Amino acid sequence: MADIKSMKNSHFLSEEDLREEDLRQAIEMLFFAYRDFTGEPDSMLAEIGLGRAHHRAVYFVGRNAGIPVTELLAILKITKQSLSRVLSQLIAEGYIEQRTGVEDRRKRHLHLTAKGIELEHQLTANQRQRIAKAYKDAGPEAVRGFRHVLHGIMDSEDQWRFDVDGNVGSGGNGGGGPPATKATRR
Amino acid sequence: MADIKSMKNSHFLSEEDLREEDLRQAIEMLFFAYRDFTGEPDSMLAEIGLGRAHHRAVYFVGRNAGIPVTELLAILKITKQSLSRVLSQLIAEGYIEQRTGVEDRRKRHLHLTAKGIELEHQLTANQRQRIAKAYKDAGPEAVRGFRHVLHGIMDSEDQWRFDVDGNVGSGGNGGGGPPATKATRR
DNA sequence: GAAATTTAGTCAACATGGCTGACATAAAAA
DNA sequence: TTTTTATGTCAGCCATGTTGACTAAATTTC
Repeated sequence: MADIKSMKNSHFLSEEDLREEDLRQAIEMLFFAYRDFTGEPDSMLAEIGLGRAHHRAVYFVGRNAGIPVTELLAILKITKQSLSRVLSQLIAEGYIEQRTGVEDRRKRHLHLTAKGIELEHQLTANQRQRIAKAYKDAGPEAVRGFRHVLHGIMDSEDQWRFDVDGNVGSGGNGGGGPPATKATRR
Repeated sequence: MADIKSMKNSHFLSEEDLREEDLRQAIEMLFFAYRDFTGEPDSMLAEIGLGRAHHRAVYFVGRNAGIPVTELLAILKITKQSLSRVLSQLIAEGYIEQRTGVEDRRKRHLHLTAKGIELEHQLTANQRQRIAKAYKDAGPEAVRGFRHVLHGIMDSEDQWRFDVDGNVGSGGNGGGGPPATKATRR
């Protein structure tokens, strides 16, 4: 191409500009959707003195019973100190319990208590309802598109968690476990 | 090691469970996509001593040149005190300038400076690229589905900002301005 | 068996960005 | 003239991210 990246700020309306408008709308829709998606659970959490970070921990422990701390860290991508603070609270207040690993006794495997399961359910009830409504209104073809695009937006590092080419509901992780990459921590 | 997608409490696989699994996958995909979507701009901002809140302000001022503070508050849904802190910094550091309204001289209309435009462009470059890649990989039909579902996830209060039935790129707000609802503040 | 690595926890200090409450000011609207 | 609106400011609190430094236990490696 002749004009490689130089003409970025030109004024004429072209396919370029159309694309730019599309991309900005995507940015904005993500912002509005995520803002509202997290709003209601955040309010509930505030009432019991917890925050969004607690929600995340409870959610992923619920989805991955027995997950060790290191794996949870890789999902959340926060420091162990940040997670530790949140986990300590959740354990102290009886939402999560730790069980020392049998094979490797350094590992703490995390599990929701009955109280934790109840909290998780209450918190995500709103979110599940919101998604269900959106899915229903948009229809199955749109849902496939939604999943396909979201899959493309996330870092490839976590894409293996979702099966996007097959149909919705195929189990999420048909391909097996995570790739054998070492996480980079400092 | 515990395999991540263990059986949980799945006693019976029915349509109910299939739906539940779909909804949870949506929740998780939103989490991963948004986490990675905001990660790179956050890093850039950290280097110049700003945060995500500054990015949001700069972004929406860029998209709505001359927007008064109250309108920006309605978009961000944060308190004026929180926004004020962020705006003051951005003004002090020359990214944004205020112009007193001519019709209503209480209003401060916000504009990006050249410096602000440059910052906005650098910050969203990553995000636009990320979306562009995902859009291209998924195809136009998937993009329509993506937009349709995201539109359904956000509160109806802000849905008017996007035209989701028409084609992508139709200008975003064909229907006119915001509905005549009074914002509820405390 | 000794040394290195992995997993996890802890303490301290700091920044960002939400929040509330209280109060001030100027201008428009009633 | 009074009230409402738009905006700003100060002060303090909380949740959640960060770094750095250190401890401890268990596993793995040499």
